[in-house]
Amino acid sequence: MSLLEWESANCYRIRRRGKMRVDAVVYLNNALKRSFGEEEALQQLADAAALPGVVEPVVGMPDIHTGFGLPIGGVMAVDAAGGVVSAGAVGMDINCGVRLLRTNLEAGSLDKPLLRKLLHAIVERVPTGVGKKSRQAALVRKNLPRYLVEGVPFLIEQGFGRPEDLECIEEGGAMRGADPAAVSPEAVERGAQLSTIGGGNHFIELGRVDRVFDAAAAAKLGLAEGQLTVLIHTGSRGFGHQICTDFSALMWKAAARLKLDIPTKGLAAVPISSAEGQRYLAAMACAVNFAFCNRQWITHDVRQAFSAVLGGDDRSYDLGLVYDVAHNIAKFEEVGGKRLLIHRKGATRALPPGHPNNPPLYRDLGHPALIPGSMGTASYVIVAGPKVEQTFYSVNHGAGRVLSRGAAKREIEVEELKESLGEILVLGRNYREYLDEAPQAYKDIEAVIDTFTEIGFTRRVARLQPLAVIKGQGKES
DNA sequence: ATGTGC
Repeated sequence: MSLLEWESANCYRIRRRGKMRVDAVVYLNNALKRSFGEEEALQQLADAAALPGVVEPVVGMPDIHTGFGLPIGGVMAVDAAGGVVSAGAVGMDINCGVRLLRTNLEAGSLDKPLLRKLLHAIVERVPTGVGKKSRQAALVRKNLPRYLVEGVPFLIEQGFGRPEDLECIEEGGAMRGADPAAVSPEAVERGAQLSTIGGGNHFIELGRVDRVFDAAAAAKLGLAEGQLTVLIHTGSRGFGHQICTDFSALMWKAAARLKLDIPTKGLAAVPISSAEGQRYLAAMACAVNFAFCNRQWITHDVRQAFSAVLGGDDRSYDLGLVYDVAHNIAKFEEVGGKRLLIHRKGATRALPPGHPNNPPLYRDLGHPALIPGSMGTASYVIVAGPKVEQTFYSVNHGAGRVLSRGAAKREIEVEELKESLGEILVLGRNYREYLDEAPQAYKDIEAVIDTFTEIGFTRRVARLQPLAVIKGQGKES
């Protein structure tokens, strides 16, 4: 029997029981609710609701699925003064996020051979796949402490981007409080992975704006129907992974020492005010800045790839930044007059119009949230309205898995994957490597987007249809 | 997600 009780349109409640200190809620529209099978993820929300200092409610996004500790598609806000911080509630890929570039090109003006050339030019510059290091590993190692502390402004100073990029990155591309001394030598070693996309669901995608839903908002974002776009999805690579691993173990021990009642290892947590908590936040900020720098470096490589293939210079095709937003991060924010530490794991911040934390350029509109679908389906650009305060200014981060990676590899055939990709160009060695990323392994992005649209939390702005995709190589199984 | 699992 499900823990979910109907609360209001597209909203279900998990009522406080057992060790839960507060209720949890989950947002699902009727289509998603009918086929919902994520009972384990619901239990993870309930577990999170038992942590000290947690603030009502723990929130599940429409793309929720089981993760390590907090489910992916989970939001856990805690009191900034008396609450705990949990590495597992941010996730392994700290500041995994999405960045969207616009171009001044009509997607229809590029034929398939030209798209293929662009993909090759990009992949020549951007290493893909698990464990891959930067092509400029020596430079990365030399400057790593400055990337970690100063973030994208430093990278741009070094020639990897344009000053105006900064206004279109969450946090201006530099989270404060980063301290490299909080980062283990093992993590520093893996820092050489800066400027690479990685594997799994990470990608670089050339797409086409196939539909504009809100002309005024799209115009503000510089998006128009038929336009070629570039979408980049990656995070902090092995660097952030190592930090999560290190601190999750450290927090578990510290919590035992402090006699905190923590429900599961994945939710290992310590008081924000503790030495361990402060150290995690300082290390996490390093990984946040690492990931912002990663997407910035890749942007630079993409710009160079375009001019290498099409001629002209770095600015000939615009390739300006629409926005860059994280979906695995913990941040201090004020909601409803209370200062909170909001853990978002597989959840995208979406600030409403007029919110002071929007960048000036998007103050009146509210910054866009970028929601990728799967490798064969559309992605969305959306903006939030005032009601999104109920989710601590958070929306979903993607379509959400419906099959685990293992199940997808067992159950989906290569031919089915190929068929669902249709005309989309995919650069990679072997389709077998992407079975766990097949569209069939994901929920219907339309139903996921509908969930918040139907109840007025968000508005669709534009839909991006994939044309050509670079995926990080995975493992055949 | 990940130099990929107890």
